[in-house]
Amino acid sequence: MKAPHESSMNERPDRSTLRATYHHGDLRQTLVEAGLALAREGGPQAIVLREATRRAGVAPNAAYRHFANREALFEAVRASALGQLASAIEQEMQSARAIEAPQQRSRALLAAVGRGYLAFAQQETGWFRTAFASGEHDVAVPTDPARTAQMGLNPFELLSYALDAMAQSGVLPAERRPMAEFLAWSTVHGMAMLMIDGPLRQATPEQRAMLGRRLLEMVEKGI
Amino acid sequence: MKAPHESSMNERPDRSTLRATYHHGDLRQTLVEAGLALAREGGPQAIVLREATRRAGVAPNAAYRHFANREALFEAVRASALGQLASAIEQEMQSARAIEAPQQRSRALLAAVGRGYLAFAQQETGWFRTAFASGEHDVAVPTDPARTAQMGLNPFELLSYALDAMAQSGVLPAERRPMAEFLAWSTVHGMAMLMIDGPLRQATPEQRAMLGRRLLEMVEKGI
DNA sequence: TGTACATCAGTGAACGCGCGTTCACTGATGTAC
DNA sequence: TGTACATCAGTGAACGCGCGTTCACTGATGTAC
Repeated sequence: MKAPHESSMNERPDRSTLRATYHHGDLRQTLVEAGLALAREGGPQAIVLREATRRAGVAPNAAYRHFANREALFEAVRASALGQLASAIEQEMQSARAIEAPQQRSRALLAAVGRGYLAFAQQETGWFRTAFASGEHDVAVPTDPARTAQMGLNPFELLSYALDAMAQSGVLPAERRPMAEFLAWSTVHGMAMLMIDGPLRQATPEQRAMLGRRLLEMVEKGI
Repeated sequence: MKAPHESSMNERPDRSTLRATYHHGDLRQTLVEAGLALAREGGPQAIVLREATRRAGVAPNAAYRHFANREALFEAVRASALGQLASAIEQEMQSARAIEAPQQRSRALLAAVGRGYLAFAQQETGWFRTAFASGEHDVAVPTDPARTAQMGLNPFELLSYALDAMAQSGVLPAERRPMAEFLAWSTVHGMAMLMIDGPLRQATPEQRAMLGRRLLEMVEKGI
């Protein structure tokens, strides 16, 4: 009656019965997904190669057919977590995109980026932490050569997009446009951190919502 | 020719010769200082109980006379790292304290808090990370019952002090004073994170300085 | 269409590592009388 | 002032743990002829 994992719900995946073929099919992707699940629960620290292979129902060393080492798996998971954040933001931006008046529209876009960012940090803390875990690689910035075309925009690019719209509509003076993403990003990233790790952990949802609004107000006014 | 630590400069502390007495004297404090040194180089992850005892020239289990477990040592080190940050900020505030004109003075105080915070994050990254490591305990907030009188103000209290001065001098409208620390803190904390972990790692010192100034400008204007 | 064979993607067993922690101990210290 | 003894603060050895990673292997797949 010993549980192979921490969750007694999951039975140990029996290789011979659970998997039809000796070859897995798409182990690489499966491992990334397992890592993503681990990160979701436990953040970057929880991305453990052996555990990922366990969840994939595969021997530990099988991972080395697809990743050079633990770090490579980690980076793949991180990129994926960052993609999740981007999706969350994009979804939040949908309604703002429909607005006709350019000034109002661009302001709404920026606010949507901020809201999406803060909501994601609170709802998907593990992924959020993973996306920004300090490691070898940087968080995706303007033109990351590796991706560009294949996937959607990264969070940074979405923010840039909103700020460009503000500059074009005249809400943001042209001379203030350069580097503005770093000001806006700092603000919202800092509040996210205070909410998940800092003193704002104890704040009520109402307080958080209020602070989020005031913060975005401040950015709009002061950027 | 095997080095007992990673640094070949440090010889293994020989207990019988290096220490005069069998009893250490102040092992608790020594362990905290060793932990602080580890954290300074490697951040929270580097606070390893066994390594701290090694540096103190003491058996690993000796630590258990002074700390319940690794976590307790960790928290002591963290509190100390937070104290380092507070000192750095306080020092930065010194010159502002001398200013006569209340409005100018209060603005200078807030700016000093921000500058001190950002400078510390960049110069003492390991300690900064340690101070804000996610763990059981929260970063020191308004009235932490454990301390109050014994030590100086914590970073949060220093920020509050500056904002109070701004409110009293009329620079900050009274209705905007409540919760203002969280807006200011978010901003500066976020930029610190972007500088040490995020895309601003590659920024030049000049760019960083400029961004810091613009950020503080934004806070002053928009808070 | 059938077969030989290279390549691919897994397995099974084992490794060394350093960690936190526990146990039974002993030398040093300080206090009561 | 001297001594007995409880208490304190260390020692030494060992533990189990789970990790990442390496090795020699084997079953499955796909391609050339």
